[in-house]
Amino acid sequence: MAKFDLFQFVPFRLNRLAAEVSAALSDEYQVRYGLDIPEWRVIATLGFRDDACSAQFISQCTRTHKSTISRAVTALLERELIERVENEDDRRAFELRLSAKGTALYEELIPRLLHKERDILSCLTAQERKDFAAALGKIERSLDLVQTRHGQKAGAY
Amino acid sequence: MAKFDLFQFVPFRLNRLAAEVSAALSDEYQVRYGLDIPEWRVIATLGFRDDACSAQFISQCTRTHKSTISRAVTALLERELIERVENEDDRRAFELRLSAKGTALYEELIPRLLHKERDILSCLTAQERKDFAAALGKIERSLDLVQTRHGQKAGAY
DNA sequence: CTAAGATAGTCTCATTTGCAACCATCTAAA
DNA sequence: TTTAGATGGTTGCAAATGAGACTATCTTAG
Repeated sequence: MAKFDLFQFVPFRLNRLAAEVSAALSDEYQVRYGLDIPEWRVIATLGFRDDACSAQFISQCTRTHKSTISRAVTALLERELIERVENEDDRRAFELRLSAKGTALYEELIPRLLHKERDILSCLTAQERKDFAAALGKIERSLDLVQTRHGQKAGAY
Repeated sequence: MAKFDLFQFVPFRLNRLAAEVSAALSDEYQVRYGLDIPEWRVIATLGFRDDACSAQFISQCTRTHKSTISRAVTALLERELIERVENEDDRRAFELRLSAKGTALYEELIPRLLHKERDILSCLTAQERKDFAAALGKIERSLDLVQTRHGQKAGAY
């Protein structure tokens, strides 16, 4: 039988690495700002988009279950980090956007996270980083993992 | 402020990719063999090692909490997929190994998982795969993530 | 030898999260 | 228009998991 080495097995390595990297970042958003991962994802998505978007949209592009997003949205509303207005066209849906307070947090947090990311990737050369990102992109696309506009796939975001 | 793109942010991408890849594999060990992730990790570690090892060791090298491993071990013992014998030198510890039944399952499962892994990575060229694995290795080492023998780090496994 | 601290493993508890039922609203078709 | 099905979002519930207390055992210092 083919010799199997768990520690060479990419799915296992991805899991372990993702967990470790998340833990390394959580100091920034968890300890410092009291955000958990889903909350951070909501903030990040809203901060990145100029226009408001729905919970559904956040759920789809972050690949996070809608109930998890719903809970995160509720918590962020209570902390007044985001705002929610009814959608006139569809009264089931809401438009979400960062509040002034949320925007301030976002702009404070982002540089810290980018710095951490740079730290983590600093063991690679510039070319290696580029290749690594490209490989991630290829795998993502082949798994149909790249979300773009409201639930559709492919295309530049 | 530096423009931030969640979808270019490596920690986020790793999380999402790891989750997706795990889901893709779970059909094999979850649906087909009724193993959850921690159980599969125990099986994989025991199958890979020729000699018996402790729960502690499995916990350390898979980076899985000892209580999680403990539960997985209990479940696998009940299903008689693994065996446990007292360690003569240290009566707190147990030596774990695959049973005949467990070995059979292992040898059936491994080719399926390797096949899945190959599928997932088939979007990369051979060279890209090699570079990708090398980059993973560098990041793992820089995060001090490479476990080797009983709790020690570094060195070839 | 004894006591203090470390370590292996189990167990309880709290948290997190996915699933699925549910409500309200929208869309499409008869 | 009425009705069936789809969709956005919320919530109750159950499964999974990490933290940490706990027991038993081992190790080391005095």
